[in-house]
Parts: sequence; structure tokens; C-alpha cells
Amino acid sequence: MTRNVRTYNHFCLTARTLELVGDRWVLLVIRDLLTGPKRFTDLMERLGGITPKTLTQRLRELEDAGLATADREPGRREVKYQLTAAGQDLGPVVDALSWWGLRHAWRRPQPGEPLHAEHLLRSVAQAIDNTAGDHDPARWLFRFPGDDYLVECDGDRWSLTGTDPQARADVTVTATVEAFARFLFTPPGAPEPDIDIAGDPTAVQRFKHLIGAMASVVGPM
Amino acid sequence: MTRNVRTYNHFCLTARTLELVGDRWVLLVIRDLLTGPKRFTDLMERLGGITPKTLTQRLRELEDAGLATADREPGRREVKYQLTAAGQDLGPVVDALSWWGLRHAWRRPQPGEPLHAEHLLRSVAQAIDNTAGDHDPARWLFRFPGDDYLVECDGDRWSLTGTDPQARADVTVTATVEAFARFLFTPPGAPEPDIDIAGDPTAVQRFKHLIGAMASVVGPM
DNA sequence: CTGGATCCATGATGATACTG
DNA sequence: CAGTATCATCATGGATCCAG
Repeated sequence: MTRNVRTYNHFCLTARTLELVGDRWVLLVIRDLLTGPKRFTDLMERLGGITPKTLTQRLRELEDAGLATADREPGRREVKYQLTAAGQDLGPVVDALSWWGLRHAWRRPQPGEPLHAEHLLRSVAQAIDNTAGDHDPARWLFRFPGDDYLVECDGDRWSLTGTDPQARADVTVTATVEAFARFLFTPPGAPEPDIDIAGDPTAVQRFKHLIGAMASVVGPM
Repeated sequence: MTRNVRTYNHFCLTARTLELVGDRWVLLVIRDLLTGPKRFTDLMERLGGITPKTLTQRLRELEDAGLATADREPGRREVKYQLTAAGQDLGPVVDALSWWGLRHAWRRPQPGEPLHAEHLLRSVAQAIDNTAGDHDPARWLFRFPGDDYLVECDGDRWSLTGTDPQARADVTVTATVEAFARFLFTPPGAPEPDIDIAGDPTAVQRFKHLIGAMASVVGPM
């Protein structure tokens, strides 16, 4: 395997970091590992379009750089990749890119653009975190076919986390990914088909209000 | 010219942003434009290693994306490139990369690694901003052969800015880039050759203290 | 089935030289 | 000064195949 070792040779922290995470796909692999350990095929699915060759190469580079580790337990087929502490520290980089995108590069889903729950919810958490003044604690559980996610506010920041089975949520949303995407762009008061929003009425109202505020900020999606 | 149009096709703000600024060299061009307008050859010099062909292509892409503009005045050979407001909003992305690099990817200058004043001072500003508790206002003017820079704290954040001719600095440092780099790693109290540090004694002492604190945090450079 | 590896095509980047 | 032109190389994509 030809390992990528291109450098910039600048005495500069930004350049040095980009030598490690600047290659195509790398920050997207990290984005998807930020919500918890994933298997090779989990990553393939989320990173729609990456080839197995490139994903393998990127994962080996992340291991070499000390940003991720591979859990290969004997007797188990699955290989679980997860971020090291240094890898998790790249969260602010991913968030900074996302926040810029929300302000300057947002656009409607393109025709044929696959929709992944994790990416959609990350955008939602990002938008609420940066545009709403409301940072009171909250726990929203999303139950999509196949996997669950938690969007929560710890009193300071809104973020997307993997599911904690112990979690008790204020609001539980059950829907398909497509139905939830449609809901995001449903005007307030309109009927909300194919989506179930359960929880304390006050919490549900707050949920709808924050989603509505987000949609209005983001503009003409 | 073959224009780069590779996309990720994810419905994701991070991926969308990386489609615009994720290509090799792009964020480094932005890094160097963040301190003010630059000419083609200014950028060539700072981006040591980039080829003119690639730089031309990147600048055209930045123009197409609305991140930079080219000032071509008739009768003048010089072309000045500068960031748009959207381009300047990428500052936090560059800073996030830099801050991660300070914690996880720092290393001594490699043999033969060119040293540029702007990159060196950006690292200094980054390190002080993130590691020192001192965020009182300050203005440090650096006079290097060829160009001047201002490292300042506005009461909240330390940053590197282009030179404002009106600026009245607390501390004025006159040296070569190499002498200043040596000074950074000089133990406190040791002689400081080939560097002139002028200003109010209190301000100079604060300057030396913050530089010393930075060097100790950054570790075994 | 998961987690890759292999082969080939193409396009992006690099090196060097040259020009309006 | 601000790029082009040409050629070489390397990274990535697409498709297919394979071993546990």
C-alpha cells in the first residue's frame, strides 16, 4: 500500500495539522467516529462514495498518526475503530467546518443525495447550538429504523452523541429518516405525517419551537 | 484548466464545507490571506512548495466559491487577492486546526524547513491565546526585514493582524526572523543576541513573561 | 456475511521551463 | 509580476475478487 506522506514543510501549526488530517475523506471519517466506535462497514455506509481501498488506507493512516485505534478481538469478526483522545480533540475542527457551512454553504438536499440520520442530526444540533439562545439542558432521543441517536444539551452546548441505553429522554422522536427530514421543513402548525413525537407536553413544545427557529435561520432550504 | 469539482454528496454541513476548502493548499492560502491582501508572489513565497499552476487554480476556485476576490487595476501589474467576508469567516476553522496542532502535532523546526515570520507569529499568538490566562489588551509590533506584523490582544483574544500604520505599540521587537525564533527558545535571563525589544519596561516584562510561559507549555521544541 | 485486496483508469498534483 | 506549457508521478475512483 502506498502510504501518503506528503508534507507542506511549513513551520506552522495549521499546516502541520493539515498534513495529518487534510487528505480527502480523513475529516469525514473522524466526523463519523466522533459519535462512537464504528465497524468498517458502518463507515462504508455513512461515507457513501468512498471505496474500500481508500477507507482502509485512511484508517491505517489514522492509526499511524495516533488518532484512532482498531479493536480486533480474537474470535470476533468485527473490527471496531474508535478515536483516541487526540482524535476526539478534532471535534472542534469538525464543528468549525460545520458552523461555517451552516452560514455559507447550506443548500437543499440534491436529487439523489443520500440522507443519513447521523449527518442530518449533526446539522440540527449544530444549527440549534449556534443560532438558538436556549441552552438549557435537554435530551432528545431519535429512534430511526436501525439505529438510535441522542441530541442533547448539557447546559452549555448542543451536540449529537451515540445512544446511551440508560438515557431517559425529555422527547422521543420515532420516524424514518426521510419523514424526519420532511418534518424539518414543515411549516409550524401543518400536519406532521409519519412521525411520532412523544414526551412531556412542555418539552415537546420546546422541541418544536427550537426546530422551527432553526429552519427559519437556515433559510431557503 | 481542469477545475476541481469533486463532491462528497453527503447531506452534511462538514462535508459540504470540505468540498469547498478541503483540497490541498486551500486552507493554507486562506491562512495567508487572513492577515490581509496579498499578491501572487507574496503567496508563492509564504506557501513554499506550491507550484504557480496549483496556486493559480486554487485562487480561481476561491473566486468561484466567493471566498476571495482579485483586484486587477488597469495600468498596474500587481494583482491583489483578498478574502471576502465569507472567506474571513474561515478564520475559526484555521484557528481550530492550529490549536489542535499546538496540543498534538507540535515539533521542532525540521532541518531545512523554511521559517516565515507570519507563520511563526501566528503560532505565537495561538499559543498565548490558548494557554495564558492573561487577556488584557496589548499591541506588539514586530519589525522584520521586509515586513512588519502586529500581534495584539483586544481584551478577549490574541491574534496576528497585518500592520496598521497608525498602530501605536506597547512593545516593538526588531530582529530577523531567525533571531526571533532563537529568542523564543532562549531560557529566561539568558542573553538575547540580535534582537531589540523596546517599550515601556512593564510592557516589555509582560511580553517576556508571556513568551516564556508559552515556550514552557509547548514543551520540548 | 465482514473486511478487506487487486487491477486498471483517470484525474490531481508536482517539477521544470518558459512568456506577455 | 503573474502567470502558461509540458511532462511526470502519485492519489483516488471503479470494478471485481477473495479469505475467514
